[in-house]
Amino acid sequence: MKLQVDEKLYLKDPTSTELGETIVEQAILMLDAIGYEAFTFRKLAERVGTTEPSVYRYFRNKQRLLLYLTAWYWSWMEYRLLLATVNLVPPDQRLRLALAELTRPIVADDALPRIDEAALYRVVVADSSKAYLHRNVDAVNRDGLFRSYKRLCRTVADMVSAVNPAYRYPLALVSTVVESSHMQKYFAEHLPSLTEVKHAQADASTTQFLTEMVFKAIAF
Amino acid sequence: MKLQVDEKLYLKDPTSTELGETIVEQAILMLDAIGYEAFTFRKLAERVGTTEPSVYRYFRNKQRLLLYLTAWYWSWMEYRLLLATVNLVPPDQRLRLALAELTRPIVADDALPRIDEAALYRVVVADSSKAYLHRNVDAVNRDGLFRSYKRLCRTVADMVSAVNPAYRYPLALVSTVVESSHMQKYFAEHLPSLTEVKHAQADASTTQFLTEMVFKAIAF
DNA sequence: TTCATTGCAATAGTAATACTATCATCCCTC
DNA sequence: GAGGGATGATAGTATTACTATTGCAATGAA
Repeated sequence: MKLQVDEKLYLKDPTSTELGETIVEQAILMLDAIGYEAFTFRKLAERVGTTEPSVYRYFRNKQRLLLYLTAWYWSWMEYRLLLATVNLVPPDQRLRLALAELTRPIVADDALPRIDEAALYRVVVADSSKAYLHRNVDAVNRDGLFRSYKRLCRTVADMVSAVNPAYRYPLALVSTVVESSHMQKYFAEHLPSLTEVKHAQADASTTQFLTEMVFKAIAF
Repeated sequence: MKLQVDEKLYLKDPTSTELGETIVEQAILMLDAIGYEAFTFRKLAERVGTTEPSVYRYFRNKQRLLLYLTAWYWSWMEYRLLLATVNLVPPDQRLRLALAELTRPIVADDALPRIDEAALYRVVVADSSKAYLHRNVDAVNRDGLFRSYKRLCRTVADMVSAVNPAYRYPLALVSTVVESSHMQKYFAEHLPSLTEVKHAQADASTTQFLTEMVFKAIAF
């Protein structure tokens, strides 16, 4: 299995060479280990056993690398989400399943052996917002680099509209849910006085909190 | 009027000297103008007409300066929120007003002539999450530097509980609303396909979307 | 009047970061 | 065995995020 990501996310397709695959694989582990701020291409190169310029040959800079990883993540999420809800007709059940998938995302995928999905998920939770909370959002957006995120939100928003076509804020609700699911898990771990979600059962209670919120919000 | 902020947020109280006040005043304008990533103490010093070491005498680093500004903002918000809801007995009306205050925050305060509140608000929207989405969250939290944010959330969560004591996620709901209100405005401006909120009327429709969401979520 | 304190400026310097340029080498393919 | 893509090696630049030290001027107390 191979996921499509926009060509503009990289200078040279990392899936086209062994070194490229290793760079992505190790970048995930390293971002998870030390965080986006401390992460540098020099350290990554050292870890991979290559040189800084070689890493730069694949990615223009670390923001682009982060964008690549998050775009990949959202594409993978949408794929899983569609897989989970295909063949399911009742709109409310489809939505319920989609929300469960969205808010309970740490599952390893054996079809993708080089990607540590759990680590990538933690990176997405902690750092994905840094990809757009940046002065160059508009330029990055013009290049279409948020397309997979938008597509995912639209897919789920359409499920919301299928349940209640009269609801006026499907996209706002979905983007709120996606970001909140990250936030609640982050808060549960680091700032527990900001949420009732408990670190130990963060996944289950986040899903419950947000599913309940969505269905009440769009109830007739 | 003067707002209290935790002493650990600064090395030397910026309100104690003219230079300190100017540093804070100009830091807000500069962060608003060029963003957190491009912002440096050297540039700030240049703008203020002082030197880098002089800025460092007030703030340990730029994260601490950001923390100082956001803590100040949350304290100011809580003050306004309490002012707006005092003398108001019906719990649901109190909550409604509090949400309106939380999600429609760009109002200048003449009692604070050196602070450009609108600029500070834009900084909070774009950058406040960077103060906690950082590897040192736990250390920063141990120092109590998120206290004003937590206090604000608790205050509003208590209003939620006053309306419906049985609701299980008041804190999670409030933190979701606070962060979402920023996000929706940011998306409305930069990633409009992620929300129905329109840039032109971002404040009004964000308030409407979130108020409706909260009241439905906590309805009996 | 003196003396100490504070408030601030000035200068200098370090380690790290975020890149870029150039050139050699290796391996595969035609 | 020539050419080309992939990588490695080396080197270098501008900027950032700090820190150290020194000195001077204004203020206020003894």
